[in-house]
Amino acid sequence: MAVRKSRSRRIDTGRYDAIVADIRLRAGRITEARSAIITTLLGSNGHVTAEELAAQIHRQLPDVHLSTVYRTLDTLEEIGVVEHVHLGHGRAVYHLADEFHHHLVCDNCDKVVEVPDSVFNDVGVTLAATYGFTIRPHHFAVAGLCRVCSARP
Amino acid sequence: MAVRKSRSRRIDTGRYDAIVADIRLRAGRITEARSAIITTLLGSNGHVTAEELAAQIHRQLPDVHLSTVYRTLDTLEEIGVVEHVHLGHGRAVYHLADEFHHHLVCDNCDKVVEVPDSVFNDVGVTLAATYGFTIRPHHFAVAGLCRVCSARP
DNA sequence: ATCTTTGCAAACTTTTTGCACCAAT
DNA sequence: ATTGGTGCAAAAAGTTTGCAAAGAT
Repeated sequence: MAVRKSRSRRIDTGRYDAIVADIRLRAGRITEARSAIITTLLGSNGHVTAEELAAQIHRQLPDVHLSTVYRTLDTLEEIGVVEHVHLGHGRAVYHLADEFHHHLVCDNCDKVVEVPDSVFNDVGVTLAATYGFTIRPHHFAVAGLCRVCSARP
Repeated sequence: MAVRKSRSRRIDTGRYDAIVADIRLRAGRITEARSAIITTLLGSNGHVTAEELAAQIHRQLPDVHLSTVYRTLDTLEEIGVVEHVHLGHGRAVYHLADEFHHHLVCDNCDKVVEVPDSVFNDVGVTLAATYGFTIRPHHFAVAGLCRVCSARP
């Protein structure tokens, strides 16, 4: 796997290039802001809010505006490169659309647990059969209590 | 079941009285606004947003403020009379805490399907066993596509 | 040269909060 | 007479939008 040293973090050049190519092909131009957003997304493995992303980027490019981050994330979502999940109340987090998983969020401590798609297969089948409803629990997290908070409420 | 004609809707006097008694006992005073909120909740069987509730109430009491509706719903939730569910993005809906069910919301047409608790029993057990996570899907709806929107995307 | 994309400020939506006043007990 | 509840206005949080200017192609 091709990896290059970029600033202080190792970035997967191959994936970066693939995303850039995808944008050029289907979503317009590559700008400094967009480039930084992709790099930061690749560097921060996991889930980030738009604001966290902006804060990271501001260390190098202080003028990249939060609204640009939102717009770029929208664009990347349109071409299927990123996805966002609502963990609860206000917060939405973004991540690369590589691995499909669902999110469990602790009502109490906000901890996020990632679980594989397959866990919801059976309910999915039941709900489809009984109600004709196709669940897509990607977009909204499932709430509950994590191991620690389950133990002592 | 004791039912009385109140304005134009039949209200379950027994439940109304029970809630009022509960408030007097555990959550303070009965005011015109609170009384109207309870009556309206009882009258609108199903899920209502705070704003819908306020709009209904305004037909009789135009001065009841939206913030009072929110505060009263909070109070009622604290004593377990009301629950609220986030159906998605901004909207939260409130309902009386009598029947436990979960909510499936269509990503596409916003239709809400109510399903019994039991549907999630098996995933619940699996997730508890595997991740120690106790799901409580009451508070946030599960997203997906309803029968109609599943058919033609 | 064109026409996207950006930065900024301002709007937006839903809910919360501070405060002086009113009203239920 | 208390003091809890209310109306109002304003804040808060997260996201979107209109616009003129900057920049990628």
